[in-house]
Amino acid sequence: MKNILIVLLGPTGVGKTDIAVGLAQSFSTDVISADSRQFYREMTIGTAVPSDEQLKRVKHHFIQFLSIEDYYSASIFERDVLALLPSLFTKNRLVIMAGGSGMYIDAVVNGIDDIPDVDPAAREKYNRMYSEQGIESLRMALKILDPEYYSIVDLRNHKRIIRALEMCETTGKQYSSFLKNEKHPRDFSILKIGLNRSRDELYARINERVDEMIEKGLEEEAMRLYPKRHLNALNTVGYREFYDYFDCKITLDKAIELIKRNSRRYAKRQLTWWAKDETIKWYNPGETEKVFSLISGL
RNA sequence: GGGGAGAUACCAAAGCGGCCAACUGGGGCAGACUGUAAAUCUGCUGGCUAAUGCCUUCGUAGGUUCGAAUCCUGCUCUCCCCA
Repeated sequence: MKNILIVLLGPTGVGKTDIAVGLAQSFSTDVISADSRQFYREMTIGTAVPSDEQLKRVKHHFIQFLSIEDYYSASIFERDVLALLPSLFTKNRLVIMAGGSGMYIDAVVNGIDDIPDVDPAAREKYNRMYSEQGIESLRMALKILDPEYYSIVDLRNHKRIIRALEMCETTGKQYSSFLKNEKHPRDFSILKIGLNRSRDELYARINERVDEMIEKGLEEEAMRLYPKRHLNALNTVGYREFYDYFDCKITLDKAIELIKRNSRRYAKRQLTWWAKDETIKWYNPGETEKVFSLISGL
């Protein structure tokens, strides 16, 4: 019988955590978190990590194992998860991976092309070019360094252009030459289960959850991390809005309202990411018995 | 009771005779995205249409005009000031 990685995915706030814990417990297996912000140990309330009680009941991996100062990526995640899985599969042929970071999940499921790590100096160089000279100079540089990628990128998205430029700079090759889009074979099966609910319901849950985070002390958590606000990990819904409040750019009520709105938008972007993936079997969190019986039959 | 201001699409808010299906912002919807991804970026948002286009809109009922969201009159409602 083949080992199976059950991927439980869905937009923020649908209720993945509870179901993942329930599944892991009844099939006595572990949970791998595929949530790019729950990786950081300094962020707890705003990222809605599983509760202490849930963490005690089920062994979780990749929860709060990094510092916000650390560099991490979907590619490293792929490598780390693949390195961990064999030992988990010796204990149980079913392992659950739950989370909402589409790109990280895809890296584990399909693999991601092998591209060298960026030279921080190159990244710095193009970030500076962007802030000092604007996007047009980035475009011109890309047109020269990698005309092929230039013809397919979204030329209005500076992050895309910078990524290509920094890779051209650090490798001396065209960024597009690394993009092979090859699917990496896996020696285990994968079952993707998507969780979703009606938009109204999802949004109402998100709004409520933000209020709960505020009650639990999100403002204080954000305040504690304020000195580090320039770090990428803190360019996150629930934190960045507080920084505008601390900087007196917006009121507290406005910050809370924006956290809710940005969380809703994030949920929508997640759904867009998965929309064309026909391998996902979608369920409403209210029909967990179906998910249980589906997995029992594996 | 008297005087003044205003009613615009889901909300806010421009427009004040033709270039207006109507600026802009919010909200919403849809999408892109191979290493910073809870990031970054894009389109749409009166109805029908693949598109050209057509149809119904700017409180309401009339009027003026070749032509009105824009001007005039009545009515309804809201707000402010005086009594």
